[in-house]
Amino acid sequence: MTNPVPDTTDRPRAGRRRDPLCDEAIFAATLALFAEQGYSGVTIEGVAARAGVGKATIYRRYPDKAQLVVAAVHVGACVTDLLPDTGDLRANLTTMLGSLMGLLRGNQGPVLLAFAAERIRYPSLDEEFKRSVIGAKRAHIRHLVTSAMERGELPAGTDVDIVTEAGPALLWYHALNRLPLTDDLPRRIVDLVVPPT
Amino acid sequence: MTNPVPDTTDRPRAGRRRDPLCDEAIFAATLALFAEQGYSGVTIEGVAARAGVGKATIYRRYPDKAQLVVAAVHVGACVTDLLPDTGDLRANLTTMLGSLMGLLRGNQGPVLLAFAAERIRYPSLDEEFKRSVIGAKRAHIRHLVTSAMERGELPAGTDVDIVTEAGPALLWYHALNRLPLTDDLPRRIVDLVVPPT
Amino acid sequence: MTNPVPDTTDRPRAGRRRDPLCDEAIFAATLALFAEQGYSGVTIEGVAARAGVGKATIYRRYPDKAQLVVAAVHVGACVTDLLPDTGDLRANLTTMLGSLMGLLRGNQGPVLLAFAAERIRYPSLDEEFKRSVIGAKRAHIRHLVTSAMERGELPAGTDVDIVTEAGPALLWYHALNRLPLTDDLPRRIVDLVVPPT
Amino acid sequence: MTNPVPDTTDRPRAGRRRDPLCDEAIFAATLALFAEQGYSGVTIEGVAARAGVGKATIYRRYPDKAQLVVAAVHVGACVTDLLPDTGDLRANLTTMLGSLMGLLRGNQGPVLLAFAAERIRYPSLDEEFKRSVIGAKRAHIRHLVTSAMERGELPAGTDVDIVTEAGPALLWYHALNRLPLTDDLPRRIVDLVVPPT
DNA sequence: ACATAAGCGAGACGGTACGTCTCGTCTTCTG
DNA sequence: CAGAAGACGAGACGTACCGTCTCGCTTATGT
Repeated sequence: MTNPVPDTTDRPRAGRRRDPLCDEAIFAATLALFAEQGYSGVTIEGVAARAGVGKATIYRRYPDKAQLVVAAVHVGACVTDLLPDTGDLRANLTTMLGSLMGLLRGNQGPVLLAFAAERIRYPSLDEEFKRSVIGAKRAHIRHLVTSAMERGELPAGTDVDIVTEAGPALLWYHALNRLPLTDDLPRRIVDLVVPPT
Repeated sequence: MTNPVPDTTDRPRAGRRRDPLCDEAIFAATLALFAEQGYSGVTIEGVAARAGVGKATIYRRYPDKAQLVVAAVHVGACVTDLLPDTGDLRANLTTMLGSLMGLLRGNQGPVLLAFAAERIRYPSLDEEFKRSVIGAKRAHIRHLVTSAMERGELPAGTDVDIVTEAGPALLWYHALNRLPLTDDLPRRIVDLVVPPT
Repeated sequence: MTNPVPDTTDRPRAGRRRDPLCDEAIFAATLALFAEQGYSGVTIEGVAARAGVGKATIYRRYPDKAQLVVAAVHVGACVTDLLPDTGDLRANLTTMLGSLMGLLRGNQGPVLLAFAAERIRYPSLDEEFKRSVIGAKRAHIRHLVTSAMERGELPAGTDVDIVTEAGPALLWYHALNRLPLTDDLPRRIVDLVVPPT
Repeated sequence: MTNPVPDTTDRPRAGRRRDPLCDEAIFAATLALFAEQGYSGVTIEGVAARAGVGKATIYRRYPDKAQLVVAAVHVGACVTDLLPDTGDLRANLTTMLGSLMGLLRGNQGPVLLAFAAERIRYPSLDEEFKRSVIGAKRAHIRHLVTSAMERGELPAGTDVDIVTEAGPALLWYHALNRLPLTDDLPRRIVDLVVPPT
């Protein structure tokens, strides 16, 4: 019953602001459950309980479970920094693959595997996976390969696509099939795609 | 694939026999729902209603929803016959990879992908996947590579594991990431792992 | 996939039968919670837990909480047997009112009161209340009054409606307003409507 | 009725004063919802929306929903002024009952019925009902009856309680059971409790 | 011929999670 | 400060499926 005329009209927002601590707690709980039990193990009620948050606080942010998981996984799967091009393709590739293998072997491993699996069923997860997990890495590797070819490190007719994808493909194949991710794996892969001089 | 819930013995049992029409109806309903609404749209009650069947008739055949879907999807995914070793590694490999790619591109493609996703969370499905989808093919490719090495088609120090896995890894990587499965893909992959003379 | 022709056509019911033990358990739990914590303390989830029953088992029987409570309460509200006309209006009336007061004072009292309240908002409950709680009693009292008037126990011009309703009206008024339902109340009411000779 | 959540002191406080328009809007919205949908249909958020008021503005005035409804209903159910004792019991009683019947038949009828129904379930409503709807009227009727007895209009041994309650009891009984509230009803009731000379 | 033993459609059962709603409290910002 | 807006933790609502369990019936042996 104060001023019935809202006047300014462009006031940014009224009411209490969303609590960033809730965002964090919700993300952390979601990621933990996702890594432990996969997509179907992520439960809104479980997330709420684990995050010490009411269900409405989650639904206020995400319209349903799928979008919550997408958002949370996005946060957890953030790509590591891309390394500079040192001018040595074998070294560059080995480092790149090593860092990807590090992700797959580390804490994020289960999250990434679950992410990679669930995206098959959920198109929105698939898109997110491509954008956040694959996208930048792939472009970077492609760039490494292309410039190496220009430098003459690779023969002229080299199939850039295949060379670019072979590394990630083999690492993911190992991870998904539970084949051992040994320390020498990146080097052995590089030996295949960029034959040692 | 036989029924996961066994008919126990192979001598004629007492009691009424399972109705093959039910198998078909369950199957058709499952695939239809899967195609229309994806994995999460497949509901045991929906399948039962659509197939005109009681829920128990489904559970008598499959222990849970995941295995029902996998079984339905799996029908066409049976491994093709292993081709004989023609003595030409490049030709052998190209044929093998071509047949795998045919599976991934065909009707069974979505089913195989779902299968590949589901196994991450269900160890028993993982086993089944390895046995029926990967197992024989992998051993066969490995055999082709090994004997080619013995024939001198490949250098002595070749990394057999990597060469064996590279083909399937690249094909699955393409399929999982929805990269185009073009007709020349098998040959391009073989060009990478077995450099043309 | 058995016989597609349902033949007999008059089979009474298909499927598993409702478990009478569930009815009882739901019933008992509802009344217990109602007694302990009042209407707003009756919770579907509480009833389910207390009865050792799934929520669906309750919702299969009652469309919502209100109707569950009413149904549970209704059980004991069945009209007592109507007493014979002894030819003494005062005695007859006193007995009738005594039996109604007994209901209002007994275990079923709270249930009857809640029933009487709920019907204000639900026309169907109102009907049911009139039929099962008021109906027969009212007709009987009216009959007692009418025949007493014919016998000359009441003056000729007596207002039958008012005399008939005064008894129940006063008892319900006492009950609804939590006035004491003392043993002599029926007699005092009768003293008002049928002045002692 | 003053505000249940006190303005603390009665000297002019610092800061903005409570807006009386809010009080009115809140009352109006509450009464409308109560009459339309009963107690459980009254929602703080619904009242706030309908009144164009923030929730806090309501909670600043009433500690919880029950007290809001009580206060609002109190306003709507305000007892009419008590009429003076004219020295004629039959006339006095007829007038009193006529005014009560007027309330039950008028705009306030549905509110009063809902009030009378809901108080069964909500003790705080019950108390308020007794205080604001029944209390004063009852005491007044009792006084009329008592002094009439002293004047000799009623026999010495008359049961004051029953005579006092019979009128309201019959009117409420008619209203709750949807029996017709005809113009001659008050007189007929008086004929029962105070036999015409 | 007739018991024995499944399989079948139907659907109730104890659960779990869904997404919604309301409660009463707590900020945040505007007037 | 009051007031509008609305986020917050809590928890019940009524719905939908899960996987299991009767129920009355049908169909096949194996005595």
